[in-house]
Amino acid sequence: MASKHELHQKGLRLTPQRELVLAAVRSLGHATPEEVAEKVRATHPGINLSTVYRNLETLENVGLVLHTHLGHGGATYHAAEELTHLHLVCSDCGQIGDAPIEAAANFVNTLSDDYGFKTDVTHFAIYGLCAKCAAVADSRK
Amino acid sequence: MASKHELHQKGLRLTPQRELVLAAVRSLGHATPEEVAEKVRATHPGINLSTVYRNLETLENVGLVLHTHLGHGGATYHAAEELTHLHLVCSDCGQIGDAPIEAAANFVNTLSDDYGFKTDVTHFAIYGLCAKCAAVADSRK
DNA sequence: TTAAGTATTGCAAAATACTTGCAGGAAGTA
DNA sequence: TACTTCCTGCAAGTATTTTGCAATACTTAA
Repeated sequence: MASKHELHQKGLRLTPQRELVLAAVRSLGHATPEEVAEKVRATHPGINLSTVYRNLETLENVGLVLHTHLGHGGATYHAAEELTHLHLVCSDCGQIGDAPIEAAANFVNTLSDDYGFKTDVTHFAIYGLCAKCAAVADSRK
Repeated sequence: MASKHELHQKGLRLTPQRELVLAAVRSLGHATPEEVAEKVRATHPGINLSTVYRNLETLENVGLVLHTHLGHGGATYHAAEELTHLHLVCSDCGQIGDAPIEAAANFVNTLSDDYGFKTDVTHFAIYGLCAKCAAVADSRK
């Protein structure tokens, strides 16, 4: 039945909290569990942080969301269908830029051909200096 | 004076704890703060964990050690002179493989040319499936 | 060699980020 | 409607890292 809710299709119960968590992840682009909770609380103030954590994990298990490591400790979550870019994290200003996955295609092929390693380039951030900060650093030399 | 201890050259006091932390990082290759503490305690049982954390930070500030994010939350520390390889972390078995930095040279150049982004490829792990786990995954299809 | 100044250490408590046990309540099923 | 099981909220717990503070050890200079 095509009208079945996507959460039902995955074998999950459809609860307001779960729908809100998924909607929050989709609208935020990328977000920490704390940010997701904040977003959800805008419309459902009582939601518990542990419910957010549990739902993020559940939604990840069924493939609706994914997480990426952008730095420090915490993971950030994305809607699965939106994870189509690399994250360029600036070590100076902290800005998170995007680049298409294709920019890494050769790199991925090299690792596959030479080491048999099948890379998921979106799972970790690409770390370095953004153009702006690199320019500032250059001008100080 | 060429005989000055490397820690003195960096403007740091030479304490047994500090030397031991640096030596531990160098001998371990890559290690979490906890592992460094364990190693140091082999010869200096009383050392405090917070001393390890503070020294890792201090040594990083002066450029003698660096940290890398290999997954989950914790950072792992390397001697600065040893950080000459990529870390290929397997999402299945957790194994940490190495690849020379040169394997990423094209990728780094692409990001630099197209986005002005100056990448430090060693700071985050490269995530994916190692050859062994990829083979197992393939055979299950 | 000693004294003074200050970086560094150990300890305990605190902060952060995330996880877990449990009992009540809600969603799905017949 | 009644039943079963999943999910939620709450509170407590865990793991990891940080911080304040007093005591101690390293350096420099006399």
